[in-house]
Amino acid sequence: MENIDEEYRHFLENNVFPQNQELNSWGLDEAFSGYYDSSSPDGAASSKNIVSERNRRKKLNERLFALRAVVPNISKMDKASIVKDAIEYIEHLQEQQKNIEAEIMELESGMPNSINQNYDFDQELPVLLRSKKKRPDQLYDSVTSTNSPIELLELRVTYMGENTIVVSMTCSKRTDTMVKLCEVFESLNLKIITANITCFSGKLLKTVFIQAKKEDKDLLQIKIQTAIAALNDPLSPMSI
Amino acid sequence: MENIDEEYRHFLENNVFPQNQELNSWGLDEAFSGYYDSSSPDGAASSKNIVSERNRRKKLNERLFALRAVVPNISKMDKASIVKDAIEYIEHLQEQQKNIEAEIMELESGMPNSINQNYDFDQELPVLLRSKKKRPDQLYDSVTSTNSPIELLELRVTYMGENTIVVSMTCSKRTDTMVKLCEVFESLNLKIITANITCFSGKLLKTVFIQAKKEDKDLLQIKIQTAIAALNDPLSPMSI
DNA sequence: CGTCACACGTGAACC
DNA sequence: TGGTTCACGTGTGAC
Repeated sequence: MENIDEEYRHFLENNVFPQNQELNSWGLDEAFSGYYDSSSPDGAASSKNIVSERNRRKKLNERLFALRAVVPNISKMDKASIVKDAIEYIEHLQEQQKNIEAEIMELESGMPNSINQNYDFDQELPVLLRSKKKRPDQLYDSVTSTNSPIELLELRVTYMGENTIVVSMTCSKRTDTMVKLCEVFESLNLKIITANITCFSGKLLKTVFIQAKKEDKDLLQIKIQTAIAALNDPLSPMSI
Repeated sequence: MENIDEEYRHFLENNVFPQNQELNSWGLDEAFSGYYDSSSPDGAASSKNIVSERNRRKKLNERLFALRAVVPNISKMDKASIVKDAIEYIEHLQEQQKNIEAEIMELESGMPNSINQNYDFDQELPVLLRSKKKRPDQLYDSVTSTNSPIELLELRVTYMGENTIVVSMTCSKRTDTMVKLCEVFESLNLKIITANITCFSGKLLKTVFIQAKKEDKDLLQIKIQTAIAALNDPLSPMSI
């Protein structure tokens, strides 16, 4: 009774799951069909449970995959790490939102706090936010001090219709960030319709129009994130 | 909502810890009890793998539980649903943050500008991707650094007053042209105020605002041309 | 009765 | 070379 399962299992492993571990770590497998069991209701009493269970697993993996697509800073591809990064990112967003709201209050309350630009030789921090010195508990955006990694502040990938996907991303302006950003996109071999990089006040905004299909949106985002992460740190950071 | 207790009741029955603490579902057993089958006749068999696997599962469940804790509105207690709600929440936060940031910009610059409200109401997006399995043959291609020189079509360097020099240049769009162009400007160690690259219809237009004095204009232009020429052909000291 | 969601042990694959 | 991570099938309890 077991050898049937063994056969089927090896079939799945060898056919559906030959993937290399980078990019798309766990199987978005699909297209299992045709296998059918019509005998021995007691022995193969599963036969419906196992496919259901398989679907459940696949659904959770898809969701987890999509979760990773939404979180900009990903450290590792582990399931646990993905959830961990998502938690940190949510906390970071919540705190940042509070700060921003406080700042909006402050701005609205009427101080004509004009722009006092003092050009120092050092990195110019953006005029808005991030000047708050909170507790050092949240070390979200103080990533590992390799030479100068790309600090991805935002990444949006949206389908625009007409087989056009727009990638819009914001980074901190650091040395060689522009070069690295261009390298990332050059390495992906995309069909770039038009591209644009703008640098202002310590930030760097890049917009790329890419010819691609709608269903490639999430995969494209993952590719970009993976390329940036790989460029930032070829080794893998810590995990608990 | 009340069936939460019923939901995780069966987790507690297996995973130790008579915790009276509320809201601690999913067997967050901190108690380490490495007991397994003591009567296993097969000797080692797994013995270490199964406890490791158990820890891995526990860790993922903890993280998933923590993820649920930071997402305010959770519909169901399913693992998949938790991840789904987290994704929606993150997207919501991102969009909200973007709007708020735009508002801050608007408030700061003093220019009353219309807010483009973009209400995105995707109630259920299964985020399925790669429904078809394609042959990932040409994936993971190397960068193939094809050595294509920068074809400079135009270069204008003008002094704008206020110690600002504007560089505007046009090139043909080739592979790695963007990267090389960025590299050129990074290598010159200029005080770049703001920069912009736009790519359209086979051409590439770059505009850079540089903080420099009026008398540096010509020297700057020479430097840019020299750098491009040197990058195109490192051997010959190129003509202008 | 079936369905759903879960934890579990296990073999395999990758460092 | 283990240590990790994963998918898989199965048993179980709740609805």
